[in-house]
Amino acid sequence: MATDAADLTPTTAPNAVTGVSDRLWSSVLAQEIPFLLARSRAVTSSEANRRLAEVDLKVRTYSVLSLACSGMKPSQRELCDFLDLDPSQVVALVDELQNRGAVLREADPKDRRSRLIVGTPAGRRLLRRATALTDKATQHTLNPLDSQEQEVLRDLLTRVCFQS
Amino acid sequence: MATDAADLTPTTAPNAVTGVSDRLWSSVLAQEIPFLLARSRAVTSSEANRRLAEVDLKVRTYSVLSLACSGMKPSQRELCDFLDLDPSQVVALVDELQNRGAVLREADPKDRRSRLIVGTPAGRRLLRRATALTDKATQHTLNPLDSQEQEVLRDLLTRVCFQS
DNA sequence: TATTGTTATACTCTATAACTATA
DNA sequence: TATAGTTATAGAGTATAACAATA
Repeated sequence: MATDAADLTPTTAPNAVTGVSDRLWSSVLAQEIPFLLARSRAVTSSEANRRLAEVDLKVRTYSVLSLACSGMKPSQRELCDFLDLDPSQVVALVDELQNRGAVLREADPKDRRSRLIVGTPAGRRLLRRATALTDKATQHTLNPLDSQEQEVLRDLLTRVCFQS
Repeated sequence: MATDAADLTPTTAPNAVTGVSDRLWSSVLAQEIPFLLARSRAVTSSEANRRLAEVDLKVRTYSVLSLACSGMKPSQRELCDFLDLDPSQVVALVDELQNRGAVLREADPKDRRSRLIVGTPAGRRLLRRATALTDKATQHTLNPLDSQEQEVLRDLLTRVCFQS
């Protein structure tokens, strides 16, 4: 399935579904939930990436920034586990945000190996701008669903993600 | 967000959520639908890839094979549009399946530029085995939802994907 | 002039292994 | 002996451009 790569998908046709190949939506593949999840994810993340370009962020850096500014002081290891990323990737993402002055690596008083990632005031300002952009992206891609349906979707997905 | 890469995630902890970083599930990021979509997609596609390895397929090749065997005779261009892939990627995927004798490129009587992708008998046999595997994967990852909830999820995702 | 499929190339993302400093 | 973070490197995935054949 497609990924973040399709950042340049035009807003007017975010899923590139319009046109000659609509007929394939009647295939059995199109009824399979894993396929629909992959497609929905591609649509939402490419739209979000497209908008986040305005503040020079992507969904991955946005996610790290959001957690850094949450007040929860996650360690890099926690970011790895929660975002399902390799340690080396988290190093790169945190480096990038730190170079921009958006986050800091704090010492962990309980474990000198560990680094706690926290947002700076500038990072929180950046996050506010970014959140406004991702909100708009979400509003756009989830437009077919009313707010109650969005709540249902959120609940169902949370339970799929957060299983034992 | 994470991707197919985590194919080796153990079955007993498909989302790697268990453990020390559960606390981050109370963050605002974890409430955002785009994040949940990305996470759900990572869980389902890595589980599917893990199982499809038994027949030496991945979700991408499985998708092409499924459409090829649908009887709908999609052109490569249609596969590009529908799967949101670059033409060059579809060439590679079809090449791989053709080398395995699973699909054929047929001439399009209406357009000599176009190649129609159709499954061979061997391809249909392969698809049957693959579908049994992906069904098991889906059953596993969607286990938290009952069948009615799965129907609701399918409907909501379809509407997100299939907007204007 | 535009489109389908193809090839070649570069770039991004991801996985793996090795290393350090701590535990 | 195991873990957190780091670095380096290779691989997979993806985007871009150019081309031939056809429309």
